[in-house]
Parts: sequence; structure tokens; C-alpha cells
Amino acid sequence: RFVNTGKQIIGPVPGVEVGDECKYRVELTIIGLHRQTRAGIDFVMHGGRILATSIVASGSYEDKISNEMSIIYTGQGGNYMLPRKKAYDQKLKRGNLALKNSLDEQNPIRLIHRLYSSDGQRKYVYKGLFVVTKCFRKRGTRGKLVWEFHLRLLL
Amino acid sequence: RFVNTGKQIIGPVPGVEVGDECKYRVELTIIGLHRQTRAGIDFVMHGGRILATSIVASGSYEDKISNEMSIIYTGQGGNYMLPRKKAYDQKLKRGNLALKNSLDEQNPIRLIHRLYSSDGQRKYVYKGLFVVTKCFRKRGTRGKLVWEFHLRLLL
DNA sequence: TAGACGTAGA
DNA sequence: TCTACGTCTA
Repeated sequence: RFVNTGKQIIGPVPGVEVGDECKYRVELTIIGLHRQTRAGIDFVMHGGRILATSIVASGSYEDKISNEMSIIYTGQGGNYMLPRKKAYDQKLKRGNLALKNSLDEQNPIRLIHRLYSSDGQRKYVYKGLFVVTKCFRKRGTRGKLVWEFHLRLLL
Repeated sequence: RFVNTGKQIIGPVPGVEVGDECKYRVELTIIGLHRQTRAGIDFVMHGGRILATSIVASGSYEDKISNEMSIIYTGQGGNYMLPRKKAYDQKLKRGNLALKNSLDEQNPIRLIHRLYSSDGQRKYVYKGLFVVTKCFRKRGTRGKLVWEFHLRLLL
């Protein structure tokens, strides 16, 4: 059913439907839903600048998913929840820059959410297409600057 | 066909045959051939001491596979071929201790070999059961002590 | 909590 | 060559 062409896609991925699940990050890469094996934000060069194509919310940063309609997503770099990782100010580059550009462009972004089954098994669930509605910089709980992105479900 | 019981096994794994292939390390973990997702030596506590159960030869250390019958396998720790990794003397613990114990015990050890298909795709191939025939410490090419293990195919 | 022959893409 | 919301076992 999956038809990964190997090329990065903005928007829906053929053969992948909302609610589809994976156990490992590398499976998301294989089916073309999110090519980055570890990074939370995937992006593509489009019209001379990078745009975000998909994000993975796994709980490693301070994300907030209040309901199925909206999500507050923390940018990448230097603000892991894991205390052993060194904290530093996030830069407006790579994934963070891509998400900021996507606010201007209003392009659809695939959201993958890591959660746990009733039996405690970790899994990644495709939640559909979202757009960035807001983006600003704030001070994170670890005292360093973070980029915060607000997204809402595309209807 | 695979029947991973979740328990560590010494010897053949039910449903897995010599020549079986995987694309990712995590698949080896899933089918029970090699539970460690990154470490090259897997082991189990047996009769009060640890014994090696499987090894993965991926070329990250100075391994030598002259033919299908025998392999020279370098122990774990501090001697990656990658120059950016810091070099240090290998210790006789964890996987290295397990392989040394397996020399005494002469228990079968599964060998998985990472190689490349004709199309350049990386893959892990199960090569069968081996026993440790020799084990000693030497000075590696990076100037640090390494444990070297000689294994040969069990007929 | 840390260690370990991981991965793909920029 | 480096980055990155990895992933398992001890």
C-alpha cells in the first residue's frame, strides 16, 4: 500500500492515512512520512528556502498537545527534557527556520505523535496535516531560549 | 516464520536460517538474533557468568573475515575505525568478558555480517554458529590495547 | 543512568 | 563530517 518514491513530499503521502502507526522511527523514514531518522523536524528546499514537511512529537521537548486539533511544538536544539543533555539557546536554522518559513507559506505539515499503547508499547501515530499559526521565541524551563511553534489541524 | 520468545537464546534461533537478511540492526533485535541495538556483542548470564550469544561484524572495528569458515573479531570499546571517536584501552568486561568466557565454555555464537548488495544497499546477513578458538590482547592500529577473538564455523 | 560495530540527510 | 525529539539492554 505504501508508495515511497524516495523524494520528499509536501502534504499527504500516497498510501498513508491518518491513524497509521509505526513502532520505530526508521519505519517513518522508509514509508516516506518523515525522512529524518532522529531529528524531529523534516524539511525540503522549496522556492529558494526551506519549508517544514513533517514533525515528530515524542515528548523529548516541552510540547503541548491539548487536543487533536492543535499542538504547541518546541523547536530543535539544546533543550531536551533529558537532564544529561547540555542546554543551549536554539538557533533559527535547520528545522526551526523551516517551521518559521512554513508560517509564512502556510504549507501543510504532517504531524506524527509518539504515544504508548495500553500494553506500554511505544508507537508513532500519523495525526494528519497541520499548519503553523504562530511562532515566537521564549525562555524555556531550562533557562535557554527556545522557539515555540503553534500548529492547528487542517480541515 | 520468526518465533521470538523475548528471551535470550544460546545457539540457533527458531525460524531463522543461515543466509537470512535484514536491512536494519533493530530488525535483528526484533527477530531475536541479536538483541543489542548498537553494541556488537550480545550476551547472557549463564551459570553465574556471562557468555556471548551473538556478534555483529560491521566493519567499524578491525575485523578480518578471510573466508566463510573463520573470523577474527575485535572486542568492543575505544578502537572504532572512525577517527573522530576517542581511542582508549579495551577493558575485559561486558561483551569482551563474555567472549572470553565463551572460549572456555565453547558455546555456539551466532555471527551476523554486515555487507553490501550489488546495488550498494547495506544489509545484515546471518552466517551461522561459530565458536571462539583463541583470545588474546594486542596493540591495535590506534595504539591502544584491543581484545582479539578468533572464531570458526561450527560444522 | 550510561553504553553501544546505528542511520539518514544536510 | 556532523547533527538529530533513536533504542535496546545491563
